[in-house]
Amino acid sequence: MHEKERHRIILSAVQERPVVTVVDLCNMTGVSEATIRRDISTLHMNKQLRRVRGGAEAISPPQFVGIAGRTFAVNETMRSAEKQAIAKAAVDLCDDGDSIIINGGTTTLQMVHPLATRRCQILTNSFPIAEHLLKHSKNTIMLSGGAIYREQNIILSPFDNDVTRNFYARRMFMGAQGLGPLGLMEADPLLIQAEQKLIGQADELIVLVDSTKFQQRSSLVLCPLERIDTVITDDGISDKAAAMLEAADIRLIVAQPSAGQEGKAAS
Amino acid sequence: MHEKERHRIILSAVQERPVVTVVDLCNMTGVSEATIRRDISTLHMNKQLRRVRGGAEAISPPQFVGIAGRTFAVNETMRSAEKQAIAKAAVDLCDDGDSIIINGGTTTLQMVHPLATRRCQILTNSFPIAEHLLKHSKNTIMLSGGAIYREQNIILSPFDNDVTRNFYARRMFMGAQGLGPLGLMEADPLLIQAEQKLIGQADELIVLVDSTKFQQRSSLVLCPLERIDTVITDDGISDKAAAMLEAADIRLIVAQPSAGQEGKAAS
DNA sequence: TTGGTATTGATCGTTTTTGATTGACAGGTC
DNA sequence: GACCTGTCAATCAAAAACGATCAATACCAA
Repeated sequence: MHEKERHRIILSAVQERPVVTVVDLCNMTGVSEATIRRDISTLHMNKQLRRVRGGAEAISPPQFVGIAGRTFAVNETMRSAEKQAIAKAAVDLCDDGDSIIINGGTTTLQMVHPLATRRCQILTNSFPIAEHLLKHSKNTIMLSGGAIYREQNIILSPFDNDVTRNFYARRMFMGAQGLGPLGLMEADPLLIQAEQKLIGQADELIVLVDSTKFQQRSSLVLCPLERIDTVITDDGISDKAAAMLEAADIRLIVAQPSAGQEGKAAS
Repeated sequence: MHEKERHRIILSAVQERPVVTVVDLCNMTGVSEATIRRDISTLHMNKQLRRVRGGAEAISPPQFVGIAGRTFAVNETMRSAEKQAIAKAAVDLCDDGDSIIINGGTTTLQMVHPLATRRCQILTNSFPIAEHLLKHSKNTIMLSGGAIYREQNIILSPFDNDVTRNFYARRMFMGAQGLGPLGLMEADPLLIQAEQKLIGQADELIVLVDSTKFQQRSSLVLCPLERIDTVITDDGISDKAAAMLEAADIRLIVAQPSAGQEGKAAS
């Protein structure tokens, strides 16, 4: 068995279990303990895993997926003041008793805090959003079924006819990677799938994007501008972007980050 | 059992209950009290939990409200040693890579700790089970879609054709309110609905009931005895109940509450 | 082939971890 | 008060894991 082969086995094994012991790896590969130890040392130097007594563990344990997933957590802090203001403006659109859909994402996640005092019917595909609302609000929570993708923190089913097809809401809230003349852009194909399952289940599609997203471009177009009813963003939005939205007949709400929560509608 | 695995189980257990005793953790992990104490000390140093007399508690208390609803929490402490042993025996039936279904309930919830070190495909309708496994294990989690019922802590959809209809597993694990000649009994009609959606999606139906459940009678029959393949219970089971199971050709597994304490009576 | 190098497996002494034992201490019961 | 139970820290021996070393083997180029 070649060194590369062993390394691949070790890395694979380490991903699948919290820890793999040296003895386990010996049985898997059929080589001696000394060799496995050397391999682990090498991989540890290359930062491909972490060496622990008795074996090895993955470099990034599936730590706390909760309200802050891994890639989730990094995005979380970026422009959080703007995101909070945007999320608050979004919640201000809802009344008690409304049926709404909240697509998973770092911006929409911020909606959970202002939603804590509401009593709405909420359908979401985001595990953290459901978790938080369940614990800290009295809203009725509905969850789409399927596999939980840890990285994206969303729940997605490959099957078409689940609860999401039977739920109809007044409003759907979603974030996006970018927003340009071509429409809503997203980077992750998985998120596209999740979002497309929900779009069309609501009267009004409301997009939450901070103003930097108007410069972003991504490879995948989720839906054209015409599909969007309302955009909520912060006051960093350029005149050009605002004009683009106006041309597409999209209602624009600008949330003020620091001061009062009232957004002002653009003419 | 490796140190990291123990730590994972300890942290997992501590999340779910206000305090976990050293003896409990011994039963879960199968190691000595001294080792558990040393582990708790280490984790205490790392500020991953707080050490208290007799065991350990979570560093952040409010986590508890979510994983266990009100009625949930009361049931939780009752006969917990037996439930833990039963749950452990249930998990012992599973190998890494298996597809299993876990129906929500206080007994099946105990399965999350031994499952913390596994790598299975798990479909559940229980939010707490999904939440816990997501945070403390590397299992692949699939969730049934629908509304989250706070009281019962399960997710239930009124629509028939969701992800649960497309998932097929080797084993399904479920608890029950009672188990008698008529079959499996349940008190809550909602739970009946949830359970009946999942029954039939697995080769083997495994029922987890502590021995007191053989005396219980409830108003609603969930399914007849013939449908059950295996029953896991504790050593308090009566001869009569055991005979009933044997007559129905059901495999009976008796879990010993604690490993080395008093089990070997050598008659 | 030969020589050189890298890799592997085995051995041995050292270090770490574990389980069992002991005694001490606090709290409760009779 | 005596007695019991549960918890804990300290201790020690056994087991597991480790690092270093060295011989055997595989591989490669000349």
